[in-house]
Amino acid sequence: MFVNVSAHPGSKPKPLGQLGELSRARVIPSEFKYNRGTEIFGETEPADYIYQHLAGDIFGLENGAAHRFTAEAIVDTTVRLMKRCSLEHVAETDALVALDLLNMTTSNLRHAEDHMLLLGRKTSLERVAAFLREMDPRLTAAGVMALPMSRRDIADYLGLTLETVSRALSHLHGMGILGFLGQTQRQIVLLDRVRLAELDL
Amino acid sequence: MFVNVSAHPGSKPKPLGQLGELSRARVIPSEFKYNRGTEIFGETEPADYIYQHLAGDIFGLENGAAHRFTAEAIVDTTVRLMKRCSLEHVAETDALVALDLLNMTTSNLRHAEDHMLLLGRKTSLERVAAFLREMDPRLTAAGVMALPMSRRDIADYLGLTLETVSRALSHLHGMGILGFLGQTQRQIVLLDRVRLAELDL
DNA sequence: CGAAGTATTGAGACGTCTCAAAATTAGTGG
DNA sequence: CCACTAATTTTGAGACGTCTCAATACTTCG
Repeated sequence: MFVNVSAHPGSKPKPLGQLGELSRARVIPSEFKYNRGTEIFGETEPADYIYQHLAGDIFGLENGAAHRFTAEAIVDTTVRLMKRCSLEHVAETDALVALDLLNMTTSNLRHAEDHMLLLGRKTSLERVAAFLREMDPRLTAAGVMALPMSRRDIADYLGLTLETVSRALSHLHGMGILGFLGQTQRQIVLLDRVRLAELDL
Repeated sequence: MFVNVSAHPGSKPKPLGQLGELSRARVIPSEFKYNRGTEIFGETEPADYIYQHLAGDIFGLENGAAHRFTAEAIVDTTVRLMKRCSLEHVAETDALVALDLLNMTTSNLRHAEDHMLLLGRKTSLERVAAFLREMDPRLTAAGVMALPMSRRDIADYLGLTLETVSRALSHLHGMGILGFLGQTQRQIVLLDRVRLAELDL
């Protein structure tokens, strides 16, 4: 999350993964900061590095030589990046590193499968509800959640238009499931987690 | 492909992968035949095995203990199945086996990412065109393609209804891109591959 | 405060879904 | 091989949901 991986401008962020102990690999993992809105890598660029969030999930790992999507930082974020060839070299000898990569990739696949279900069969309201539930870990103790993405980014992620996302949020507000801080809808207050959960069955 | 992996009845098949040399693993890979319509594994069942098509791609590999989808044989098919725990044991020591699993999983992820794009942004005509192009390897020398799945299965895969799939095929027929053998639309003749390709940009 | 970007809201167009009927195909037993 | 039935597919008409286009409101940042 917080990195937008898309075919063209703006699309689907990546899942959260478990903390991978890639540290076993003796590959110098450089930390790198990206500001909101900057491109981490571009479509068709050589896929020489793989990237890891602080949260632990990886992205940018390809079978082929080139990236197939563009990755853009949604918010200011720090990623670790490792040279792909060196990591592959380590993985060839250290099975635990390879297994670690496998687990993280399986986790990514799992998220993708869930997301396909969402894109194939859910209504706009259900999609937005599912999105908010995915954002749940970002909820502060006060019950306030600052949405990290613009309506457009959310819409791309959910396969909707930004207007439809906006309408869905307004609708959830009207249903008493959501509140807003101030008059804007950037800071969201979760009022009824139970009914929200019911929306994405 | 030819195995339907779904959350409930009927949904998305799996991608084609490269031939994985899992044979390195000294795990007895039993072959098993499934008839059209039979269930290979069920949702929430323990994920004790992983499965491999003759084509080479794997499915049923989970991080958790249970399967999250149902897999059903679309056509009569033979799969190799390996005990997960033994394979994991081998992968822990043999980095090349682990890398092989990683490559196949990355390939699955790649297909899933492409499919998300399709589900998120494409029209019914584009989806059906993309589906036919995915089926292209099944084309016989005579230019005839026997669709392996019912309209319902195609529809579930593409996030559409069976009626919409049927209409799209009729439409492609009307456009002169597709022909039919006999009066039915089970055996398809690809008349204009170029224009079909243009439809899924 | 003004300007640019972002979000909300409305109205109508468009595409897909739903429901229903008819046509075609597949399967079964005589 | 035929007749019959069940299953699948096609086609139609209308309902429904999302998109498109456009105007307004709000926020952010200079």
